[in-house]
Amino acid sequence: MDTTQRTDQQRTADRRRRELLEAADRVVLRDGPQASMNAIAAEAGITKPILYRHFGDKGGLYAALAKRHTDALLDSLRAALDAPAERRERVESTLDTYLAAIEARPQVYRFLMHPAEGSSGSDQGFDVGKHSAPLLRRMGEELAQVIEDRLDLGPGSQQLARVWGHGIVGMMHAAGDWWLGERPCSRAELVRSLADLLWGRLAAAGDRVGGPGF
Amino acid sequence: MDTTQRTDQQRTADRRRRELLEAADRVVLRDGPQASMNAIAAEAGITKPILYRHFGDKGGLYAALAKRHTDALLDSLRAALDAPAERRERVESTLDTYLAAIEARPQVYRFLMHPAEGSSGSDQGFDVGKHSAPLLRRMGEELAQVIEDRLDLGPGSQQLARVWGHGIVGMMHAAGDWWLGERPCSRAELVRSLADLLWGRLAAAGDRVGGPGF
DNA sequence: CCAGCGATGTTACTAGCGGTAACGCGAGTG
DNA sequence: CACTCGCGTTACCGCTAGTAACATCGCTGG
Repeated sequence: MDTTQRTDQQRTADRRRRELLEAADRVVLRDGPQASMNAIAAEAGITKPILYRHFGDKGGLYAALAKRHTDALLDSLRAALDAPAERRERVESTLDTYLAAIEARPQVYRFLMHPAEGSSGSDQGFDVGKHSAPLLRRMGEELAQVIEDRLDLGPGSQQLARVWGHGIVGMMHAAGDWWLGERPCSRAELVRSLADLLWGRLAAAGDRVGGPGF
Repeated sequence: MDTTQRTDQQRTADRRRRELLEAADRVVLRDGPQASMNAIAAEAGITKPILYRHFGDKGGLYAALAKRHTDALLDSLRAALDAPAERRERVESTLDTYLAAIEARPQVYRFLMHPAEGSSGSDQGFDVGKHSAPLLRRMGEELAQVIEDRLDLGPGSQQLARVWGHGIVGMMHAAGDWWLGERPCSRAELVRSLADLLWGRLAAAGDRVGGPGF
């Protein structure tokens, strides 16, 4: 019947959608997370209502846009995480992959982490965490899965793995954010320091009791 | 001359300022981080221009407001961090203090973490990290200081301490954010799991090679 | 051949935001 | 009495997200 028709329409619609997303990408890359719908529409050579017809509202566009980058980054991370190597090497490689990504395109990274938390002010309850980057959540969950699959953690392993997944991702994120702003050392050094932290050097370090002047 | 007069004026101005901040506090507690200047002015029983005369712009008000809470939270954390106890106990106590704080007042916590990154769109360069919570930065720096003062980390200790400070704070933050949203376990369990992570259980865990079905 | 319909696109608008200019007003001072 | 000065207001600007209403093209059916 009209299935061929509909698929045709859908195909062109999808192409438009992809074009719009690419335009939005360019604008975000240029203007950062506060890119306006007007600017995106202008970049795409059209006007606002079309954007709204395609994506519903700003949150929809941002979600679609974020999904692409998030998926791409997660693919890279999975590759590093699943490599056939020693655990420490895998961890360092994963950290380095993430840091290299945020170093290469900080604007995109900023957008992913702070996707214009607007949404709708209706639900102002205890929804802490809805915003603040679905990317972090997804990375945390994926890492948790890998940890649980690969490591033998004894009883309560699932819960422990999830805590660790989110915790490690947060560590990586915060350290990366700070490092990107101050650049106090090379990427390799940062990776090494973080891996050292995860490897328990904090607990193993000796107390400093006889410090000079103290 | 007019010194006494000016101090008098300054005193009343400071009182007004405090009143306004308390009103803003109430609104933020009710509406979350997207509290509008109009709403805050209305809560204080005045109108917008007065707010602007006192705080310059929205960023100024938010900064003043954030400073109060940040200082308060940092004081609690310092107390837990500097307690005369075993290192593990201190770490757990600090984690618990932080988590208890965000659990008690999630709206305030959200405000501190995402202080309406607007500012002015002028400087759209590579300023990643300017936003995204000065609170996290301050906590990271303070923790770094404590780590460096208390622990003997050998050469490169300062840099290592800073990486760890920011990394641990990020771990705590992300895990807390996730936990607050899903409540998958008790606070005490979360604290224990995070401390275990910092104590190197990740590195010490055995590989899971003979899993059932795999 | 032409009526109609649906998708694509436009202009023009609303509501609300941050921020500001211009004015009103009461208190103290020469 | 006039004059200034700080507190407070109303009324506005420019911007944003989001929408309603209108125009237009291409395609299908009688």
